Amino acid sequence: MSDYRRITIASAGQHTGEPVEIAGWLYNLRKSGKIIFPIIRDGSGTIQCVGVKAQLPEDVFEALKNLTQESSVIIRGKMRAEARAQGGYEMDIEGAEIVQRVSEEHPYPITPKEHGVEFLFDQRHLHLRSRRQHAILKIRHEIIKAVRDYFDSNGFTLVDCPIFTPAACEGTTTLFEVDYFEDEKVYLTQSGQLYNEATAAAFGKTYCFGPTFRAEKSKTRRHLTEFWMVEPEMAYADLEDVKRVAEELIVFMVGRVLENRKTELATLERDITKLEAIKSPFPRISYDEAVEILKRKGSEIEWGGDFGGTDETLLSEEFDRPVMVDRYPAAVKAFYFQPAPERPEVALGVDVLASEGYGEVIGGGQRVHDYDLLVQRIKDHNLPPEAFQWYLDLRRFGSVPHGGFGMGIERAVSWICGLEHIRETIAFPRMLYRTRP
RNA sequence: UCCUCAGUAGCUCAAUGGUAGAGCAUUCGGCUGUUAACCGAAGGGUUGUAGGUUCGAGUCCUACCUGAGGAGCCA
Repeated sequence: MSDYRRITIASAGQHTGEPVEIAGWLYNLRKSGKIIFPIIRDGSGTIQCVGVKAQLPEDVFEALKNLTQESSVIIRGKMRAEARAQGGYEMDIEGAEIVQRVSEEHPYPITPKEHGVEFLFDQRHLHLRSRRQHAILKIRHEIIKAVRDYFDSNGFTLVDCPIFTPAACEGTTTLFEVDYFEDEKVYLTQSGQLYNEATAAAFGKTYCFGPTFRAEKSKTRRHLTEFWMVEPEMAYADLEDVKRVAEELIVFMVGRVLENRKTELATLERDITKLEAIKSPFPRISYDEAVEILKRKGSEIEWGGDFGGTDETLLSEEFDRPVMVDRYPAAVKAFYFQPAPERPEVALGVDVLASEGYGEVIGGGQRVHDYDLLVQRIKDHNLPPEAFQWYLDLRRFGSVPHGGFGMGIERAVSWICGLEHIRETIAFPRMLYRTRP
C-alpha cells in the first residue's frame, strides 16, 4: 500500500497518472451493475471515482458497491483528467479500504434531496459536510484571515479584550448575566471598544477580535445572540481616519475573497459582478442627506430617528457599493461619541451599510476625548460614574482624539456570500430559539 | 414582547369532513459512463399535545408546545 501517496482532492490535478490515495467520506454513489461511481469528499473538495468490476478484486468491488452515504473510506488508484467530470478530474479505483461503514439501521440523515431549515440545523454537526455549508465556512475563513492580514500589515497590534465584563455601557437589558463565584455578577461582553480605547493609548493602533454576546430578542435573518466582531481603535485619529480604514478594510477583504475563493463563490452561485463593484471610493453621505433620500423614497423616517431594517435596504439600493453614513443625531448614538464641533446635536459616528440591502456591517466613529464632556455624557445617560473611573482616566492622562469601529464578521460573510440568512455563516449558530447542537 | 404562517413515514410534501398516499432515504433484484442516475419490488404512521363540535376530524373550533417569516433593537 505504500506505493500510493496520500494526496488531497484539491491537488488532484497535480498528480495525474501517479498512484495516489485519497482519504475521505462517501458523498454519493451511483452504480450500474458492473461499474460504480463513488463521489468522495475529503474536506478539500469532492471527486468522482470510477470502479470497474472486471478490474477490481471481487470483495473490494462488492464492498464499495454496497457502501452507505458518509461512510469513511480510503480510495487508491490513479488520477486522470476527464472532461465529463465536475472539477475536470476523475480517479480510477485500484483498491479501497473501508474505515467505518455507516450502518443501514441508522443511515446518514441528510439525503441528497431537499430538507427543511429546522431539520438541517438540528443536524448542523452533519450539515457542515454539505457542499454549500463547506463553501460558506471556507469564505468565512478567508474573510477572517484577510481582516487580520489587513490590520497586521497596517501597524495594528492585536490586543484581545475580556469576555467577562462588569455592567457598563448601554444598559443591562441586552447583556447575558453570569454568576461569578459567591456574590458577584458579571456579563458577557457586548463590545471590546472601551477596553480598546485603553489599549490604543498604549499601542497607538490596536484591534480585538472575538465573540460578542447580545441578549436581544431579535428574531430576524440578521441576528445571532453570539457572533464575532473585529474592532480596531486608533489614537490620534478622527472620523475621517475611521472612514478611510473602514473602506480600505472592506475593499481588501472583498478582493481577497475574489482572488482566493472563486470556486466557493461559484458553488454558492454568487453574482461576482456585484462583488467586483466594491472598490474605492465608497459614497459618503450625511445622516441629513440619508433622511432626505429616504423621505423621497417613501419612508416615514423623521430627522432624529434611527434607521429601521427597511430604511437601510432602501438606502443601499441607491448605490452599487457600500455607503458610509455619518453624523447621526447624538441622541440615537451611545454616550461615548464625540459631538461635531460646529453642530453638537450630531455625533461623529459613521455606519457602513453594505450593498444589495444587507444593511449595517460596520458601526463606529470618533470618541469623546474631553474629560468634562465625557463626565457630562455619562450623567446625561444616567450611567453610574463610579463604573467608568478607569475609562475617565484615559481622558486624564494624555487624552488625544481617537476613534475606531466594529465589524460583525457574520454580517460581512452573509453579504459577501449573498446569503438569505445569517445562521449559515457560523458553524454552530446561537439564536433566540436555538442553542443546540 | 407583538403580528402572520406552518406542524402528516427518517426527510420533502399530497390527501372536498367519509378506507392516510407519493418521491427521496433504507432493504432485495436489474443495468459498463452515471451526474439529485434509472427500472422493478418490500418494510416503514398514536397526522405536535390536550380538550371540544360531529354519525364520522389529518381537515372545523379553543388552549398549549415547537418551528419559520416579519416588527422593534442592533453588528
